[in-house]
Amino acid sequence: MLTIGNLAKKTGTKVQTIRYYEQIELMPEPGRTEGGQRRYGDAEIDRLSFIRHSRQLGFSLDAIRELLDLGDHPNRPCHEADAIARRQLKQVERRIARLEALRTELNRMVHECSGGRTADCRVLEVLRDHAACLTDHDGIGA
Amino acid sequence: MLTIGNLAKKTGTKVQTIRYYEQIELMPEPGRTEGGQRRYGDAEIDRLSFIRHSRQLGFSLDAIRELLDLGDHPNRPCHEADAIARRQLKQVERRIARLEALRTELNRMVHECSGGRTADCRVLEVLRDHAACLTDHDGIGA
DNA sequence: AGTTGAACCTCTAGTGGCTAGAGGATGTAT
DNA sequence: ATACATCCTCTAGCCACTAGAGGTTCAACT
Repeated sequence: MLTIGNLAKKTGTKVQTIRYYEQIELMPEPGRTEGGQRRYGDAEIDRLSFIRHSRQLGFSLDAIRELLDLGDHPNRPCHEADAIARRQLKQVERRIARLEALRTELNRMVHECSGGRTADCRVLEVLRDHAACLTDHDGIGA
Repeated sequence: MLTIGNLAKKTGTKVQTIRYYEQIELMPEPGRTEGGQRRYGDAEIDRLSFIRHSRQLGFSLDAIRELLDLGDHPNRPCHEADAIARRQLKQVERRIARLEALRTELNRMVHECSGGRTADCRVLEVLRDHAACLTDHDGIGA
């Protein structure tokens, strides 16, 4: 039986985050000691590891909820899990493409910086320059 | 003189976002009509464009505040602006590296999915499998 | 058995960067 | 004069945590 702190260490999670997951019902309410402290078993380690690993792969908590639910029904067809993963992959690919465009622009900016006064600064100039603007208006999240 | 709605259209910003920028003092308080509606001039278009463009390049609002401040002092040396841009470039590069690792894992996951029952699903298996876990605990933001 | 002190508890509020909606006032075109 | 799109303020919500106040419990050591 693990304390919340030890569960946190084992899974690379913060203690508060575990309590937060309990609050939003992503983790179940664990058993408690007489004094009211949480105690965890192996099932909880597995579940939390699954959650953390999924988070590291960029899945949203909602997607993880779905995936956990699928895992609880071993006889259902798995194309839903596959679809969730494919959606995630698409999102990651879009983010990469976006960031690569940013990298190109930022690279140009810093390489053209003359090191003079701010009045002549390429960095500020590029930022100011409307014409050099990326043409879409999706923001950085996309 | 532009209404807030027209400024929004011109710069690809939402109306609420402009008011939010005013609230956090990133945009100055504009003039008002008799009736209390905001009216904007060219200086505001430029400033907001600068902000939006910087956001698209992934700069935080705090970084943008610094950049705007630098732009207001044309005789100062520009290495600060350069440093901010370089920091941003580093961050973008780190994010790209991270996302590329995710892409690899997700790709493996979806390509190994057999299309059978969830009990045999590679997607869920990989997520469950502790050993296959990315070894660092930085989360997706890093 | 008593004492220390780290780790636990609940609760509230804050982060970034917006976004949404209620409920009402204004501006402009007809 | 009237319609109605747009504007106003204010509050609350989103995601996924994170931080801190103020108090309690547990385990180890004397």
